[in-house]
Amino acid sequence: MDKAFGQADRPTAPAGRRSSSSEATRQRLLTAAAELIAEVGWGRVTTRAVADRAGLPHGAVSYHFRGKQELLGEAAMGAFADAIPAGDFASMSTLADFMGLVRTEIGTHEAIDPVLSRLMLETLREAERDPWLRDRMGEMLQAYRRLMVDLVRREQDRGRVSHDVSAEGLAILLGAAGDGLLMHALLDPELDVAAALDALETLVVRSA
Amino acid sequence: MDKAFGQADRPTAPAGRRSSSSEATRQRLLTAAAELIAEVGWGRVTTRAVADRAGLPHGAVSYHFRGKQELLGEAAMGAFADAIPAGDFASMSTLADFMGLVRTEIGTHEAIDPVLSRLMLETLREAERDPWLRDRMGEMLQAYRRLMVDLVRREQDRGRVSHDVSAEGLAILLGAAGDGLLMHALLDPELDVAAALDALETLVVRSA
Amino acid sequence: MDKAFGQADRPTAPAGRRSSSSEATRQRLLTAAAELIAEVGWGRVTTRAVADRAGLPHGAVSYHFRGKQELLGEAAMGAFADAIPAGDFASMSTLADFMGLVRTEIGTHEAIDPVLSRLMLETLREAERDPWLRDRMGEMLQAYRRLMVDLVRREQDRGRVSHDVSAEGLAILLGAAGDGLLMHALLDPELDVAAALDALETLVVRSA
Amino acid sequence: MDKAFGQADRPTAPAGRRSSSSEATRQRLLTAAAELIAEVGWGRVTTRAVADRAGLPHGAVSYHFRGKQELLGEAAMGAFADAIPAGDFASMSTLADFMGLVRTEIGTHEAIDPVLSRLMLETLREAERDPWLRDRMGEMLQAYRRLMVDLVRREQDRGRVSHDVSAEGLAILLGAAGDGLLMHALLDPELDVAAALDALETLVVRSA
DNA sequence: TATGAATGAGTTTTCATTCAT
DNA sequence: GATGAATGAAAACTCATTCAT
Repeated sequence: MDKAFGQADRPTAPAGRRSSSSEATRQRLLTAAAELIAEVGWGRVTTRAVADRAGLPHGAVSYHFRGKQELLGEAAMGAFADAIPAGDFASMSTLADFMGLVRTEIGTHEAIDPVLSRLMLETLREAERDPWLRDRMGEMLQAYRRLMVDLVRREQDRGRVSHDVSAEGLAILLGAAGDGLLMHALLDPELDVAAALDALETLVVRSA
Repeated sequence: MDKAFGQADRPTAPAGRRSSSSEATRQRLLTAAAELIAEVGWGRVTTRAVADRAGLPHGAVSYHFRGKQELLGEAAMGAFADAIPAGDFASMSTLADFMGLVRTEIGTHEAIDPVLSRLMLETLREAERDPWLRDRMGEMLQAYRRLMVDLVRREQDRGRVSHDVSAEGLAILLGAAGDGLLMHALLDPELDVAAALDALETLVVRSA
Repeated sequence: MDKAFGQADRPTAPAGRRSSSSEATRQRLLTAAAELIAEVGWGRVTTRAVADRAGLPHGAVSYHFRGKQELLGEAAMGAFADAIPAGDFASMSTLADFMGLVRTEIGTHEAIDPVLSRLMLETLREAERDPWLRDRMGEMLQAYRRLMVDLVRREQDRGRVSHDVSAEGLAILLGAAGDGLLMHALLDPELDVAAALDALETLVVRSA
Repeated sequence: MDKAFGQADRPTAPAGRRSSSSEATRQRLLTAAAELIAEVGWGRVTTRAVADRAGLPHGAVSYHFRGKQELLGEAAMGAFADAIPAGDFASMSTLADFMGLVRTEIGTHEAIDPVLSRLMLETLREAERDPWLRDRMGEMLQAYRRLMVDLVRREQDRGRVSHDVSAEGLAILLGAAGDGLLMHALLDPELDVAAALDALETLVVRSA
């Protein structure tokens, strides 16, 4: 099964200059793919469904991408790349921002971005089996963690977070707690995420 | 694929008295299925692969189970049911126990149970799309959370955890952080889980 | 192209005891495949066409064979294995027999066996690119050549063939000339094969 | 595939005056096509592979040729037309020349022309199914045979070949033996072609 | 009770050809 | 003249499920 699966490199298509019309077609496929990963799960996405949703003939998929795994991989990573500068956690500069971000994402995630949360969790799982994806996700998570470390350090310097905890450890914890809450909340919409975040804030942010 | 997917009820097999040899065959299939879910992911498990791993004829699968989804569902839930009384988090009675549990699970998860961590994450994702599984997982997580609430309350009464945080919120947070750390650690074996847990302990457990 | 092509070994299916009904189904597919190779050429045979001709559903092909190349390979080698003991060149004991054999095969090949001649040529060409097939065909041709060497030696001992030619060389020549004539005759039905064989006989068989 | 297959006539492209740059492009495609037929076999050549090897855009193929079959057909026949005057068998004037030619072609075929031998065999097989190709190959083989007949007659007049064999028959035999040896030798590089040719020479050429 | 042969819907991928630019 | 994006038919292969034995 899946011989041609974890083949190390994934050249991500010629990547040379592409005509704008071709590029637009590619984008429609990528967007459709990202949506479908979020909706039905990575393993149940079919190339035909992607083409249908994009309003394109089926052959378009193989014309623009080397195969299904390349399409889905680029779709996921592209969606993350688009989301990050678009604001989301790029704008975090205080821990309160982080809390607010998670609160919003989870509490009303359907309103914000129907795609991104589920896409992230699906991709995290898939990445364990796809080396190319694992590398990309690894880099992304590391970048995110570095951002969190800086944020924690700033808060510690301001005296709002105790120096007793290591910034690195807390950054890892916050990132993991965020994704974990996301995952549990998606499964159980009744889950009192707010209470969990209140608890987290109480513990992390010094009242004084 | 998966026509009989979100079919509400799932009668969980004939359930009548089964001969012990039949029961043994069922068990071998369930064990094989649980292993494969963990290894290749829920969506890539095939009934043939399960039968092969169990060393049984292919027909045995449809003979003992209504279909693939029932087999996998029972396999996953059964594995969890086996694991819980087997010790794991049944024995938690202090927060330190919880910390120790997570530490062990993540730090040396391959040594403890190669199957359970991945199986849990796979099943959490799948459960969002399979009502029967969602209900079961929901119950399980709730039970787990109740256990955690009790644990937190005990620690608060002992004065080892501040009364400033709600026990419910902290329980949710701890559960989510555990799964989140598990997920991140599986993706990046270099991740400094210990630092994150140290941070968590520092924040939660009152030094005095 | 064709990564999974020249993969060295080809275990030719489990090969264990198969039920007689299964074996019959396999045989129908093999026969249909052999016919189609002869008719349309190795490269243009499709698994669907094979199944259709065998009067079986398309899935039968993948159920009974690992893939197209295994099906065609077994079909070809099986057809040769069936033909050899069936008489054809197994009964050769004099050079005149060989001449007669070639004469019959080529002159009226449609009447004798519509499949075998073309199948042989198609398989000879394909074998250059498929290691498993190459090995099998190599063995077969070698066996055939050994048979021819014995035959030539016998004729030399009887004084009907000159000792001036090496038996090995003549055996190779006769085999090659036979296949070459076959190939040319298939392309040009007007070709005077009889004249060529007369010439060969005159040269090889001592008049005295 | 190959709807327009046995369509009788094949107008061989516009044929009008072509610019020299266009002609050069055509030639590059033809050369690439001939190489690929020899390498992967007629049925596995794709138009894209031809364009890639020629270093030309994919559209160039349909621009310069009516379709794949026309491209491959012209490529093959063109390669033969180029090879013949280039020396090969144009220079034969004695039987020894013929022997020498076959010996060289087979013995060291990679060194002489990696393309031509395989291309010839591939085209001989394909020609049975493509009327246009069959006609062309028929003409070519006939011309070749006429040349051989003349050669044999000359040798007979010189007394080096017996008058007991018909020149026509021997010519057909020699041609077929040559192609047959080529085919067997390509499959089995160990084949003792020299011994076969020695035998042939001994039989055909009168020692005295 | 148990097996494994059979089936056919559905998946990914290939590719010659068409056609807009 | 040239190009390469687009298309859809057809290919091989997968696999859960059904069913005869």
